[in-house]
Amino acid sequence: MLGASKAKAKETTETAKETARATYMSPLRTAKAKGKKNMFDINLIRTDADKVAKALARKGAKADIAAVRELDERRRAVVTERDDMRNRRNAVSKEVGKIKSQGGDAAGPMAESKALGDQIKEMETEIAALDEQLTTALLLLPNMPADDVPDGTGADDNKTVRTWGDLPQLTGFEPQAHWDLGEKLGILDLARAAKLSGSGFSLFVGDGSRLVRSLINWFLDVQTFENGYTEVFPPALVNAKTMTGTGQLPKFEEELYKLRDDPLYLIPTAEVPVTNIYQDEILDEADLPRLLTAYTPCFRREAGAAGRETRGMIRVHQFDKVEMVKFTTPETSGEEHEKLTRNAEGLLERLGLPYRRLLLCAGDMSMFAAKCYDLEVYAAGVKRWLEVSSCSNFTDYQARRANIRYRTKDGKVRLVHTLNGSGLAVPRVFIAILENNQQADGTVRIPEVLRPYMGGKEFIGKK
RNA sequence: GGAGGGGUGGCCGAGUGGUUUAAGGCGGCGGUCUUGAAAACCGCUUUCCGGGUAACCGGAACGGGGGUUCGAAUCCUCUCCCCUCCGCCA
Repeated sequence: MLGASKAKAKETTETAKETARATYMSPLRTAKAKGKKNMFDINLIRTDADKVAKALARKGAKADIAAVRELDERRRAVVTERDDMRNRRNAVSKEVGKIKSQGGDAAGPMAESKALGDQIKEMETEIAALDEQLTTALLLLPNMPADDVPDGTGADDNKTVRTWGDLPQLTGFEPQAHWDLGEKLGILDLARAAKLSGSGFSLFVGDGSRLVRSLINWFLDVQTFENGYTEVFPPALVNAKTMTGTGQLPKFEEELYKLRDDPLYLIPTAEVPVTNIYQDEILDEADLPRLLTAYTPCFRREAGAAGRETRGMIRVHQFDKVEMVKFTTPETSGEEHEKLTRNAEGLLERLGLPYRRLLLCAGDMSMFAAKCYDLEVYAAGVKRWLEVSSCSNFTDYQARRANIRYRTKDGKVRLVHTLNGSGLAVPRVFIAILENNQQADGTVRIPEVLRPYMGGKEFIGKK
């Protein structure tokens, strides 16, 4: 009796453990995902092609929606016919089995089944070709801009929706650019970086290196301890499927560094591996919103920007960044987008860096975003506004491509919304700190929040 | 890098060519019983594509691709991932 109940109790405990683990692990279960056209919402094209065409036109995309519709209709017709034939073949094959098990002659139905099989194979070849065309067409369609995104074709049409801080008053001396300051202080060695790798790379030295590390650590500490994000540390090399999930492939391959001997790419941002963590999975609504943050190095060929901003560290091929990523329900993504943007702004405010928030116009947004705010910080040496964060709501665009869904409380399966934003990109923040906090004697005042990370130092360059 | 073993539903686990429309168990949901609960018993339990206002109907999926066959979870082939051992290595 005692033994039995003990055994039972143990069993219950084991079961409870299993259940607990299953619940904890549930976001990591992989759903079956194959052969689907999860690129652009084909249903929207079927039901409201005009709306789609107008929205995409706002983004300046040349998209032949009519051609997509035609492909889709042909595909559906062939699929229906193929399924009917499979249905018949299944019945005939079953008949063959029945006849044979009774020792009869099944030559007739076998021949019919064979003929059906040949026709099915033909149709499948056609379907595969149609699928490929449709997939390619859909993968190249951009996301639709949200309704509150202004019209426009370029940076001039973006709207400044917020500014914070006063531009630094550097009186009595001519403010230097970071490349001069950094070199004189011995914390930035761009010449040797060029020797190692070419132009567009950086070499931080001493307090410069420590400042980079401090920024990364402080960003992560704020995101995790104060803003509720869970820190992850993902791979910097990912495969083509992952790059396709967030949208970098197939359209922007020339922007990516690709390995020669393995089918892998260097990530241009942590957004890629972090968003794809839940690729092909179904999350629970109770786990949303899911907030992740990650530090990674970022690698960009900047092929389209060759020759631009070649001086200094404004545009480089490799840089460090802390990224925020959110997975939300469709109902909350708008509100989470505002919060995420505020998370990034909070960092700039505490660093004392003046910034402005731009609402990007439809034509200036990235291909995948539905709505995007850029945060630009003012740098007194180069006398320019530098983009340090881009906070985007991708609605269900990436979720569809990466097949990231969630189960609602009443059991329905829907696509999540994904969002992300830098929090923050290191080099341009580094630039702004150097240029804005420079003193007449060439030293640089370290923002108070970073001092605990800088060994308590108040200035870079003071003995 | 070499050798071997393995990948089946939310989980565990049967299944080596045709009543598998994937056994059985666990978990979960609903119900019966009960003052309530537990137990017991009964039922349900995935995702995708196509059709339909819907109920529902048809098709697909046993890591992935290709093949053999009238018919494939099952046979062949390539590939990915996991485990064990050996080698190498931060």
